[in-house]
Amino acid sequence: MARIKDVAAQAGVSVATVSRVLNNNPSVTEETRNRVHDAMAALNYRPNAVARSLRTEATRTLGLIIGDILNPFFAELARAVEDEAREAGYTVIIGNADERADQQDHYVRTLLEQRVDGLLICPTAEVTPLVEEVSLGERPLVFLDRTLSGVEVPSVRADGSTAIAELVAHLRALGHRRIAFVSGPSTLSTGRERTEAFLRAAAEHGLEVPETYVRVGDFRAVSGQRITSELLDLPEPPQAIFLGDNLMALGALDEVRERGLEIPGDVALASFDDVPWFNHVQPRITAISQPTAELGRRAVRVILDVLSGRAAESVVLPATLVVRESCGESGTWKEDGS
Amino acid sequence: MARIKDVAAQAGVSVATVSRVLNNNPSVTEETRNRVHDAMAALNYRPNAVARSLRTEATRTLGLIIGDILNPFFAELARAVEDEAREAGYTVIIGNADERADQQDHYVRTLLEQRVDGLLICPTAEVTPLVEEVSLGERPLVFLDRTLSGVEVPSVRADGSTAIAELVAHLRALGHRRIAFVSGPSTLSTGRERTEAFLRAAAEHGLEVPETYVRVGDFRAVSGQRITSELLDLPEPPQAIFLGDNLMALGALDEVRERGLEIPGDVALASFDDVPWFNHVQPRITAISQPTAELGRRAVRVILDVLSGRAAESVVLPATLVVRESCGESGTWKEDGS
DNA sequence: TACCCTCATGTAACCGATTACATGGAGGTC
DNA sequence: GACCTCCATGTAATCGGTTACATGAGGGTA
Repeated sequence: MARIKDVAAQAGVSVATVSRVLNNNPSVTEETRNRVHDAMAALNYRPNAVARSLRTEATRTLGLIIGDILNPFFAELARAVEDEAREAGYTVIIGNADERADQQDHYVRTLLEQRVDGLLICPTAEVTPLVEEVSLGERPLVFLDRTLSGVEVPSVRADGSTAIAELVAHLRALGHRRIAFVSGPSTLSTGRERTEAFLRAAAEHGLEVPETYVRVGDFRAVSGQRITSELLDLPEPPQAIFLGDNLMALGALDEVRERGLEIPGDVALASFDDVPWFNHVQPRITAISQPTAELGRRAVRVILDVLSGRAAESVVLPATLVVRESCGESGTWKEDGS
Repeated sequence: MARIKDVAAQAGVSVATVSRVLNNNPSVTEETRNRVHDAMAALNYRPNAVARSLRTEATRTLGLIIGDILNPFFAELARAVEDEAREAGYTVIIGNADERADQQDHYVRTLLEQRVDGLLICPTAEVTPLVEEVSLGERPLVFLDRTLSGVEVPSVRADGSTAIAELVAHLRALGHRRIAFVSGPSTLSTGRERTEAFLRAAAEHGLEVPETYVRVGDFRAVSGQRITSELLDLPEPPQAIFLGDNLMALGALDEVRERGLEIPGDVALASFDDVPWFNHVQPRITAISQPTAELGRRAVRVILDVLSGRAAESVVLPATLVVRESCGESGTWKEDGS
C-alpha cells in the first residue's frame, strides 16, 4: 500500500509537501498541489489514519455504548449519533453492553485503548469502578438517555415527568383507578425518576398505589412478561399497566395475549419509549415518546463542545404522551400524527 | 496519559520488557512480570492501540456497512457480527449506507483509511468504481446478504428459492391465483434471484403472472407503499402481494390499512425478512425468515479465515417459510414456534 | 579455568504520518 | 549590487508501541 513517501517520490516533492496537500495547507502552489494529486491518484494512495492519529493524538472517532442495538430505541439513538458525527467528520464505534456491567466495561476499556476522542455511554444500572474512574476526566464522557447517581458527568436525556402526569390523567379520565408501574432499575435515572413522577401523579389524582403495583424490571422483555404475569395473578389485579420501556411492554403484550385477555377491555397497557411497531399492532399502543434522534444528535454536540474546549452543559428534553387505543376509547384523546 | 516508557521507568525495566508483558511473551520472569503489572496499575496505564496498530499493521477492527441500522434485519445482522467479532477479539465499526451508493462509498473510504483489517459490505444496488477497485484485493472483503453481479467477492447470504416456492404453494393452496411480487433492485442478488424464484414457482403452479404484477422497489417503506397503491389501483388487482423485504411490507401494510381493506380477506400479504413485529400485528404476517444472526456470524468467520491466510468460501444458507395468518386461514399450515 | 550455551533483558530501528524549524530562490528597495 | 523580506518547500524529530538483534549473567562441561 502506497505511503506518503511514495507519493512524494512520484510527485518529486518532499513528504512535508504531500502532507500539506492532504491537510489543505494554503501555502502550497496550485501547480505543486496538482502534481501531488496526480501522484496520489496514480498510486491509489489512501492516507493512513492510524499514523495520523498517533501523531495528532486525535482519532476523529467517538465511542457509543448502548444497551442493545436490537432495541429500536437504541437503534434510533445510534443512528442519530452516527449521522451527527459523520456530518462533523467523526466515525462512531458502537458497543452493545447488553445491559451487563461487565460487557459495558469491556467496551469502555477497548474504546479507551483505541483512543476514541470521546465516549457516549448509556450506562447500565451498576456504577462500575471503571466508569467512575473515567468520569474523573480521563476522556470526554457524556451519559446518554440515563444518568447515574453519584457520578458527575454531563448528560443528555429526556424528562418524562410531565408526560407521565398526562398519562396518569388520561388513564384516570378513562376510568382506570388501579394502575401498576413497572420501572427500570432504581440506580438509573430512568428508573428512579419515572417511578417518582408516576407516584406523584397518582397521588395528585387521589389514586392509591399499593406497593405490589410498583415493580422493578430490568428493561428486558422477559422481565416485562414475568412481572405482568405476577400482576395479573394478584387477588386484585391492576386495570392498567404502565411499562418502563418498549421491551418490557413487548413482554407484557405477549403475556396478556397468551392469557387470551383483551386490551384495553381486560387490562390497559401503556409504555415508555414509543417505537414504530407500537403503531402497527392492534390495538395501537399508547406510549410516551422521547425525542430519541434529537437526544442522539445533542449528545454528539455536547461531546464536540467538550473537545473544542467549550463548557459541557447537560441537556434535558421533554418527552411527550402519544395517545392511541391501548388504554381505552374516549372522546378526549389527542390524535397522533403518524 | 501514561506511556509504555513511563511504565518501564516505574518498574525499573526497559520498554521491550513491558511490551513483552503486554503481549504475554513467556520469556519474562514471573517476578519481573509482577513488577510491570504493579507499575501499570499504579500509573493507570492503557496501551495505545493506535501506536500498536501502526507498528503491527493490524487494527483488530472490522468494518461493516449496512443499509440502515433502523431496519431490524440489519440491526440483527450487526448485532451478530459484533458478537462474533468480539469473541474473536475484534471491534466493529458500523456504517449506515442508507441504501445510497455515495454514502456507502464514504464509509468504504473512511474504513479503509482507518485500516480496518477486513470489510463486510451489504452492497447497494449500484456497483461503484470504488467497490470494484476494493474487490480486487486491497483488503479482505466479504459481501453480506447480497452479492453484486460481475464483482468477484466471497459472500455470505441466504437462498430463498425453496422458501419462495413453498410460499407460492401456500398461497395457491389458499386459493390465491393473482399474486404480485415487489422485488428489490435487479442489480442485487436479493432482487434478481428472488424474482426468478418467484416466477419459476408461479409457472410450476400454472399461475399466469402479468408484467404489471412484477414490480421493482428499492427496499424502503415508501416504495412498498407506493407500489402497493399502484397494484391495488389496477383494473384487476392482485389477490396477494409478496414484498421483497420487511420495510416494503411495512409500507404495504400502511397502504392497505389506509384504504380500510382487510387482510387477508381483501388482499393477502407476505414478506421476505421475518422481523419480530410481524408476530405482533393483527393478522400476524406470513414471512420468509432468513437465518440472520447466523449470516452475520458466518460472515465474520469468513473474513477471519481470509485474515489467517485460509481460502474464503462463500456461504449460502437456506431461508424458511414461516406461515402465519396474513395470507388466509387454512388447515394445512405449519405452526410457527414463536 | 576456559569455553559454550541458555535465556532474561536491553538497545534501537521502524511503522506513516505531522509540524517546528531551516533553507534558499525570487523579487523589491535603495 | 547589496541587502532584506517573503514564501514555497525541505529536513528531521516526534507520536507510542513492536521486535530483530545485541548483551551479559549464570550454569554446565571438560
